[in-house]
Amino acid sequence: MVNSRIAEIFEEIADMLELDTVDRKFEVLAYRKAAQTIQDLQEPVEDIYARGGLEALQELPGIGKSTSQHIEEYIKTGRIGKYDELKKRFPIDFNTLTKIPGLGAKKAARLYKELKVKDLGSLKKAIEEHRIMKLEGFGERSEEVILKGIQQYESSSGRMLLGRALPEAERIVKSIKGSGLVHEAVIGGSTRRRKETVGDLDILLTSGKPERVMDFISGMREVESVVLMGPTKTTVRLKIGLNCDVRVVDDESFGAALQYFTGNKEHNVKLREIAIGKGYKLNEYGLFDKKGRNVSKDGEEDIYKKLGMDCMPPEMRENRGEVELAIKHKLPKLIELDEIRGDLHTHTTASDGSYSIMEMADAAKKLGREYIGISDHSKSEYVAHGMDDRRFVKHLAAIDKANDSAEGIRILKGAEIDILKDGSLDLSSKTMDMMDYTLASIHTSLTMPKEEMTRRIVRAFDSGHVSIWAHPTDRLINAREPINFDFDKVFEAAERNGVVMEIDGFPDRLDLSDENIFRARKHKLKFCIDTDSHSIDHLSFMRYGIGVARRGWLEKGDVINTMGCKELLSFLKR
DNA sequence: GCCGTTTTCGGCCCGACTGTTTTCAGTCG
Repeated sequence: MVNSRIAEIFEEIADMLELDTVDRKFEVLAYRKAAQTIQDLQEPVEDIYARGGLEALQELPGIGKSTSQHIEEYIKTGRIGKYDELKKRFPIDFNTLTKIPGLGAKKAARLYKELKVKDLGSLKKAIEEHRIMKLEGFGERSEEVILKGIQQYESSSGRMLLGRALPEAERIVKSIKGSGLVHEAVIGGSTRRRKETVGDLDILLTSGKPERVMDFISGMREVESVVLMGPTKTTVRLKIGLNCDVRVVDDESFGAALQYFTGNKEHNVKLREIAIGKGYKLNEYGLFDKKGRNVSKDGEEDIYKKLGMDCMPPEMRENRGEVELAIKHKLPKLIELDEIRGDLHTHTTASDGSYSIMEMADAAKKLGREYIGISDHSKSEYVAHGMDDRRFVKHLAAIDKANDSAEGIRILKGAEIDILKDGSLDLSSKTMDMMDYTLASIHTSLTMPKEEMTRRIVRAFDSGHVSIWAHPTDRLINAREPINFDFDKVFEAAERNGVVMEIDGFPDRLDLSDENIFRARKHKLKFCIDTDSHSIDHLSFMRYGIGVARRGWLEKGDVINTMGCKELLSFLKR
């Protein structure tokens, strides 16, 4: 994608500016911020440029006159002159080299100047031949560190799914608490913000015996090796292939530290600027007045309060306008897990699930759900044993029968129906009319061109038979790109036909994503948070769906499965 | 290079750990 390439180029420009003899650190900072903005964008920059030209680009945070012109140049010519110029002086693969822990732009440049190291291959060779340790300022240890960094770089596959990282973080916290050496132990960072993927784990502790705590941690069975260890900060490499940063602070710094370690970075920078404006200094140890007194020792909420705003949930802290709302005391009241009353996307042995209708219903009841919708696949999903109309009629009768004997939970009749290539649905109207609701989703021909895909989806919605659009973009995190369609046209069609947007809580999907929820919210659309369970164990994925929904600022009223069963059924009948 | 509740000029968040050194630069989050 063009966005990633432009972000890479901006990062490299920043790396190369850092090598200038004059101090250009703020320019460097500006390029890094611009890179981050472009990288995080859900929409291709070409589309933004096509829509509103340079002006539209400059509305993006951190994108100004120069960077917008660079983007324009790249879109028009595929090159950026400034980058090419700099690159002539430093023909170094910064993108790879600076990803190696312990190696930054300056060291990379020295290795190039003195040893002609310009990429991963030549770096490895220089280490093998022990040429690096002979350089001034480098030593034997430097070589070891870089070598270890290379191994880590090559073995890590990037960011880990929240669905894998969160349970690991919870296990670690539990075991640290069990040591009896700490007062508090909590998860911070992007895990606490419920970001869909996690780059490392952050764990915050308070303790009177920091050294002993650090010792305990380095010896935990989840830990593979110790990356660095100090009295207040330790980083360990976990066996699951993730780094874990552990920080220890005093009890009275806990609130400030939790605020700081939750982030994100931009949110924190904004807070610190506000603190300065009010004559304070904010760091991870507290909020300090001019005389250096910590004026906020009552937890995280108190920091926000002292800065003149309400405290927002961690999921909102992304500098997407939440600080401005908090100052105006207009934060939304985000949806909570315990407000969810049912799950409408589950599979059974009738198609590709592992448990029977009754087993799924019982498991859902144990989680406190009041209803569960069974939504097995339609016939086009051969590999998932999808059902044709005849089998579906029998299956629906089986759900009725299960419902008669079920106690304390209502079982609803649904289906996950394929939206075929031409936009028609994979079951007859007659069969669909026998159901309480339908999910429609795309499983084939995922790479259709945008126009065609848009027509396909709009046609399906206009059939009037779609209650919920399941895992709308079909992306698989770290594995499959989303399908390409015109969001506005599709959301308009959904609005017209009362189609509900699913937030699929399956950890690989988390679809719609938080960014796309923001886009959908501009239309009058409702959402449904589901688990896409194929097993009773998957039913607890609801918390990941809730995390995404909260990151998209959704409230209870936006989400249909917060309704009681009766209300929901009449909503779905419209 | 970007940006604006004090600003269109003059600021720009703050601190920990490491290696190789004698006081700090580089890197990281």
